[in-house]
This record gives sequence, C-alpha cells and structure tokens, in this order.
Amino acid sequence: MEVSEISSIFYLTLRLYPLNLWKPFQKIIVSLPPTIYDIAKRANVGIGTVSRVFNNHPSVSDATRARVLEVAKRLNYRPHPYARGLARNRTNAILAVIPFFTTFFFLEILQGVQSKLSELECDLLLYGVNHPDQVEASLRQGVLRSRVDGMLFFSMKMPDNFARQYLQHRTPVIMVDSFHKNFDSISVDNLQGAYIATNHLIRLGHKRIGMLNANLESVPARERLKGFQKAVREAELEIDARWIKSSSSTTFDGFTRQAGYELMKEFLTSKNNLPTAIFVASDIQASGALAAMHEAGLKCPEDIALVGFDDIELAGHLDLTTMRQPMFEMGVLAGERLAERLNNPKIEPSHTRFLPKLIVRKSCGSREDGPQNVAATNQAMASGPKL
Amino acid sequence: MEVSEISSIFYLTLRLYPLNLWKPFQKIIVSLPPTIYDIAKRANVGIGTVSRVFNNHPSVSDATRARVLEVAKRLNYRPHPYARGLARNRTNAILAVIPFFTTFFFLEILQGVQSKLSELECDLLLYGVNHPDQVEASLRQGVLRSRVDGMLFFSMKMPDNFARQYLQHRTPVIMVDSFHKNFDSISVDNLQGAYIATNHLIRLGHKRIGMLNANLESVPARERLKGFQKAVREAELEIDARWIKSSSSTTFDGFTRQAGYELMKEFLTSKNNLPTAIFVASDIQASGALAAMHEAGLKCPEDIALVGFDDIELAGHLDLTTMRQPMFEMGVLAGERLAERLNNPKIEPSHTRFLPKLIVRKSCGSREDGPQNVAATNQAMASGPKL
DNA sequence: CTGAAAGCGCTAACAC
DNA sequence: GTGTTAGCGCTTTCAG
Repeated sequence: MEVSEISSIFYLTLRLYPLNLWKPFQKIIVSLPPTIYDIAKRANVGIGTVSRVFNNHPSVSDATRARVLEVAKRLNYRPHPYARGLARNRTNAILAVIPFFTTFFFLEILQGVQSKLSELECDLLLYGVNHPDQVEASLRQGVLRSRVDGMLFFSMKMPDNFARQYLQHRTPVIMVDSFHKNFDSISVDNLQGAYIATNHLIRLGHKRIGMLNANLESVPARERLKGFQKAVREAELEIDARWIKSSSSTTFDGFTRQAGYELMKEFLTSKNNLPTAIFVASDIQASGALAAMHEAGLKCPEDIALVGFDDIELAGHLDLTTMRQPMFEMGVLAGERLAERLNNPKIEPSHTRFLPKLIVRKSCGSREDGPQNVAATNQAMASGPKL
Repeated sequence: MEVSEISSIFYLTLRLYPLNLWKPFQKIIVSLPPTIYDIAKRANVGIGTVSRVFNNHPSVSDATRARVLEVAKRLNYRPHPYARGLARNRTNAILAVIPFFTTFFFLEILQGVQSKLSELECDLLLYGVNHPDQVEASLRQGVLRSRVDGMLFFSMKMPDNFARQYLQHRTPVIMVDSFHKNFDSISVDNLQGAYIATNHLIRLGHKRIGMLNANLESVPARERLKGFQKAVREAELEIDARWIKSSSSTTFDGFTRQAGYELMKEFLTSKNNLPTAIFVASDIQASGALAAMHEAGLKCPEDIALVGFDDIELAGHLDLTTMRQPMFEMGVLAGERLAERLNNPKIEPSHTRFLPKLIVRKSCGSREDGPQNVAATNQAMASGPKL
C-alpha cells in the first residue's frame, strides 16, 4: 500500500474512501479486493446501506439497492467472510470430523452434506482423524474456538468432557452414524437391518445359518448380532454356538477384510458341521470371507450363501447381497438438522434411524426381493441442559 | 448480554475489561470465550504483549511470557482465527476442490494433504464438485474472496478466466493430478506408467498386446496411449489397429466400469484375432472388462492377461496387476508445495511427476517383479507473469 | 521490552 | 430509508 510499490504495478481501480483519511484519494492496487467502502463511495451511499443490501434488509429503496448491486457487480465485490463472521459472531462454516481410514461410506455421506450446505452458502471444514488422539485435537482446535458454527461428528464416540463443553457452549453437534443422547443423531438401524438380512436367508429356505461378526466391543457389531439372533429365534431355527463367530481384532473393531478372512477360515475347519448360509457383519469382512472360501475350493451361493452389510462399492463387484445404507440421504439430513439447530438451538435433540435396504445380488443364489424402501423413524429424546 | 438474561444462567467467570467502557466491570457469561483483553487484564499486561506472546514475537521477557501463557491456559484461551485472519489478512485455511464422484483416490490424497496441513495448523476446506458448472461457483466463492490462503485443484482443468485471476491476485494454486503451466503441479507420469505396464506384458512373452483406453479427449488417456505405443514400438511387436480401442463415452471421460465392459465386448466380437494381453487404461475399466470376459466364458490370466492402472482398492480384490499411484505421498507433497508458495509467492512454478509403480498380482499370471520404487522428478518450467 | 491506538471489513444499533 | 458510529478480536506500528 506504499506509493513506492505502485510504480511497477498494473492497477485498475481507485479506492477513494479509505479509512486512513490523511491520505484521501490514494490509489490502490486492484488485487486488493474492493471493500464495502469502495462500493459505498461509488454508489454514493453509506456503508450501512451497502451492508443492508447484502443482508437483504427490507428497508432499502429499490433504486438504491439496484445502484449498489450494479456497482458491486462491476467491481466484483463480495463481502469478506471473516469480517462478516467477526461482526456477526457466526462463521458460516461447519466442521466434519471423520475417521480417515475408511472410504466410500464417508465420501458418500459428505457428498450429501455438502449438497445441503451449498444451499446454505456454508463451508465445509474437514478434519480427518486417523488416531483416537486426534479426535481431541480436532475438537479443541476447530470448534472450541469459534471457527465453525457447528459440527458433524462421524462414527466415533464423543469424549465426555467435550460433550459437556459443547452442550454448555450450545455448540450444535450432530452425531452421524453414531449416538449420544444429548445430541441430534443420525444413524442406521443395525438391529433391524441384520434382522432383514437374516430373514432373507431364512426365506430362501436356509435352516443352518451362521453369523460372522466384527468385534463385539463395537456398538454396531452388537446391534447386528441382536438382529440376527432375533430373526433366528423367531424362525425357531437350530442354533449352534460354533456358527456365531466374532472377531477379536481391535483394528477398526474387526471390520476388516483380514478379520473376515480369518474368521471364515475358522468356520471352515469344522468341515462336517457347516452352516449353509452366513450373515456377515460387513461387506468388507465378506470380501475376506469370500477369499477364504475360494481358497478352500468352496463356491459362494452353492456351498455357503452370504449376506453382507453396508453395500460398499466392492459389494457390487463381488455380486454380494447386502444391506444398503442410504448414505447420501443421511448426509443431506445431517446438513438439514444442523441448519435447524443453528436457527433454533433450543429444540430437543432428535434421533433419526434409517432403515437399511436389502440389495439382492447373487451371493445368495436368488432374486427374491426384500423390503422396498428407506424409511426414517423419528423419535425425540431427553434434551440437554437448558443453560 | 443483557442483565436480564443472566438470571437464569450458570456463569462462571467475570469479564472485567470490556470495550464498552460505559459499562465497566460488567459480568458476562462464560460461554463467550475469553478474548485477548481478558488475558491482558489478568496478566497485568497490554493486549499488544499478549498478542506478541501468541505470535512468538522475540521481544517479550521470559517472565511476562510465562505469566501470559499461564493465564491463557487457565482461561483456556485461544486466539480467534477470524479476527486473526482479518488483522493479518491471512486465513490459515486452504481449499481443496475435488470431483466428488470418485472415491478412494481422492480420499487418500486428501489424507496426505491433511497430514501436512495439520503440522502447519492450517484448516482444510472442502468443495466437492459434481458438475462442471460447480467448479466456477466454488472458485468464485471460496477463493476470490479471501476465505482461504490458497487452493488445491484436483483432476480438473482450470477455467482460463480463473487462472488469469489467480495469477493476478497471486493466489497460490496447486494443481493435483492435473496440469497448468503457470501453477505448481503434482501429477503422475502417465506415459511412463503405461510404458512400464506394457513392458511388463512384453517381458512375460506376450506378442499380441492390445490396449483398452478411455476417451482420448482426456489428457491421461492420451498419455497412457503414448506410453503403450512406445513400448510396443520398441519391442517391434505386431500392431493391429483393432487391438487399440478407446471409449467414446463422455461420462468421466470413459473411465468407468461400463465403458470397460462395452469395449471389452467389442474386443470379443473378433474371436479369431484376439490379443493375448491387454493394457487397460484404468482399474475401473478393467473391472468391467473382467466382467465381460467372465460372461464370454474367458479366464483372465489364461485367455487374456490384463494390466490396469491406478491401483484402486478394487484392484486388490480382483487380483489385478496394475500401476500404483503414490496417492498419499502426492497429498503430502501438495501440502508442502502450498506451504512453500505461501511463504514465497514469487518462486517459479514447479512441476512434479510421480512415477507409478508396478504392482504385480495374478491377472497376468506371473510373479515377476517390475521397477521398484516411487521416484519423483522435478522440473521447473516457465513462470507466471511477474505482476 | 511493553502499552496505546489505529485499523482489518463488516454488522447493527442509533439517529435523522 | 439512509448515514453514522461503535464494536467484533486480533495484529501492528509507534512511542516510550
């Protein structure tokens, strides 16, 4: 902004109304974006009016509004988000904290989130978490210091001390694919999904059905087990404890190809007493299981039928029958919820569970159709402290 | 902030030094985070000093620095990023514009980016682009209005008018998996990769080698074709024009499963004159090709060998030999480049190409090893306008 | 080494 | 309706 700098530069515009009044009519390089003052000056109005125009404030005459907009467009003016944020105490950005190891599932949800957010002219900040420790870092950094208006918290459990702080600060938080009673949450009905998957097997006539699960430490794994058990119990099928195996792996709670592979090998050791169908807790494990069967010379629909869970991209390639989670829709809803809560922080937390949908492919050797649609249930729960 | 509001609220702290001096010693709710004034007051220093402490300015005595830090920690103070941004005209955030349709490739790169960025205490803003139109929207919105310090532009071509503007504004831009001579770029050597892949086939003894390509409109497709041709030419192999097919699809430039499937079907119509091996321009197309072969009753390594490109997750499951792109490393490097350019905007654009690495699996029926490592070549090019 | 004060670009309360 | 002004929380001269 020194005069000396100007000599070598191609400059296109004048700034006539700078704050440093002792240098009125100073020329400025264009690459400094125009401010509200530039617009005000050129349009012969006060900065207040310009501000009003850009905030759609009703009390501006059509004439001036038009004039301001015209000038603004000509100068390619856009309000500075940070200045705005500072003045209104609102950032127009939200934070997504996602576990970075995973793939398709989150990208798909994020896509939904963003499609909603862009309507709201809201930015998406991304924190990828690889290690539990990083959760805290990101929470502390991003949110506790008013960098964002709210956050989406994916598939992880929220540390208690943070939950308390958010509640107290009234920072809107939406739990996605996870649960906390004091925050809005959006998740999938694992129990029901497992129930549907297992019933599919049952309706196909299978009598000896097993389950290959992830680590029971994880909530989804437990819920999916319950759904499986419910279906089997209701159908009054034979139950062999050896047909229900869960991973003891702690990497990603056993939701890995490796875990599936190893567990399936265990199954196959007892050659004489195999189930004819297995419900696998996740597609990724199913892929491992498939590999194990392959090695053992077993064919998938014929020797053992498989149902997975998640409908990741891979499932399509593997022709795996599975339960699809409506990821995009979950993302959109997450965005909506957040928007609502931004407008009205006092509403009670709401919890939405999506019902996964059965996608029939060839891994069960049938084309029978399952339940049709994605249904959402809504259910209010206790609210957080009133503050 | 009205006194009336306070009655129902649990408040923990006092703010003694507000700017509205006509109301000194007003009590404030704690959920408003402490400001620099709070710290200054409690530590008996001026706000300038506090600021210096948090900017690691050398001229602060150890004693005061310690005192300030102690108070700051006690009050859980963190500088407000937006205020900071406004004052220093720097946001400490960068924008990633990525095509949202794709999956593993980008997540992996982003992970690399973020691992670098978090060192720099820098935020990652994410814009997902589904439609070409959205490119412009995001560029306009995010960057042209000083919301971020710089950006990463993924796998898409930068509209000329924006390129001009960025150059003029000196906004640092890094092209990732794409190229523009005036910006730093990080990409993969497609030609060389294709060359290596094809040579792998040649060394395995194949004499009749074909290529299944994407749409030649796309730069990577053209480069991969060139690499293929180079290898075939050097080996003085028979060339049959019918063995080189490229997709005419415009969705994702033919880099789709569908395109691969259809093209492979075309191959298979000429039963009597088939190549014994095919270099496929991408794994995703290879998956389609595999499906087509399957339907036709052909086995992969035995009847036709396949090499892919990209090493997406699926490739592992399909046991597809392919060229791996060092995605994480590309991300890290992208972050580094951006950091450099932030510090010194005047350096000449540099262009880095990573050499993809051959990953041998079973789709070629061999275990011979290819070139070992990811090598990076660096090569300076013409710089942008000096401004 | 440290305090005071101006200013970053904008919003909102207050006058006229 | 519209201009004016006091901040938002921080950085950065400028004095001392």
